[in-house]
Amino acid sequence: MTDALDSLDWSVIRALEEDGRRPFREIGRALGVSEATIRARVRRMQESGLLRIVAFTDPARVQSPYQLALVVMRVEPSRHEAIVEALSRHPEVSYVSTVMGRADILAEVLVRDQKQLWEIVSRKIRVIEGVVDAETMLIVEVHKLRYVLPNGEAAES
Amino acid sequence: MTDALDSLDWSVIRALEEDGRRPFREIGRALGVSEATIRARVRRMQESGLLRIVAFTDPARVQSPYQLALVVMRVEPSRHEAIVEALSRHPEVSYVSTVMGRADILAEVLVRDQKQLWEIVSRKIRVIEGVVDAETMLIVEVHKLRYVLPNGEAAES
DNA sequence: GATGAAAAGTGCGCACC
DNA sequence: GGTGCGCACTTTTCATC
Repeated sequence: MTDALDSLDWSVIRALEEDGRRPFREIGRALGVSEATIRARVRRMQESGLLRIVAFTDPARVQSPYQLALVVMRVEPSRHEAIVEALSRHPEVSYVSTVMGRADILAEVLVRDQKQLWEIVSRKIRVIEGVVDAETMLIVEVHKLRYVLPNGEAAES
Repeated sequence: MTDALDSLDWSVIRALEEDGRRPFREIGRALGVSEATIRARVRRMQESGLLRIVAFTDPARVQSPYQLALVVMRVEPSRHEAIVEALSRHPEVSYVSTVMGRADILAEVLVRDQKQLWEIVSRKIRVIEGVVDAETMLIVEVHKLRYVLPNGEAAES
């Protein structure tokens, strides 16, 4: 399913990385192809899940106060998948990944305050069956965050 | 500069979280206001840096092979800011945050393969002056990733 | 700030290559 | 896959409230 991207695809991606609402016609003009071609490329990439065009907000400006935390977890291997699913179901959990190293699973939690953080971590996460250990780090400030890939120019905040 | 967002702003954000290219006119119709109002709201939020509408790609589909890793770092307090800056300058470093807990700084690295990962971690990160300890976890799979806030419905992948 | 109206520009489907 | 065309719709500007 990983169709190879040609240079036109990459050019389109880079254009939309800068401005997700840039008109297809304008992109086509800049790249010397028709608008229908741009539209078809974008649709194909979107349908394959490769490309997404969405709005997102800056937590620091939108929600105040707010609290981000990373929960570093050790789990029983046999319960790994079930725990991933349980974590993912929580709306307060904004990120879940499987890792190798000191931990087995990483989970990021986004909540209003430390009281809610405690409730989520202690009453929702640590009680999941198979969770051996869960260590929390408070995220004080996010300095760099890139939403795109090294191949293209990065959109950072 | 953190202008309070009213319910109309939130409705607009939620609409654009689902589809960043949804016509303002359509959003206006759905919310019972004029299209010009929607555009004015979006422009204001974009100019303040609160809202961004961009395309992003799924690393797993776009770059193969690729390797993500989280580097959990202890640093000398007096060198904290300098280290954050040094990390942020590297294009392979996709995320940098200051945390409280077991670690002082978290850094995510996005590279092609494990050889490049080793080069970045050992030759670029661990050698930065003031880095006391750096522990690497290989990110095997990202199960959940939300780019937006708890207030609205989440856009997940 | 919000609105409606006119002009310019865009998205979309389609027939064709 | 790519393209050009036609039409409906959207964006943009601006005068108005």
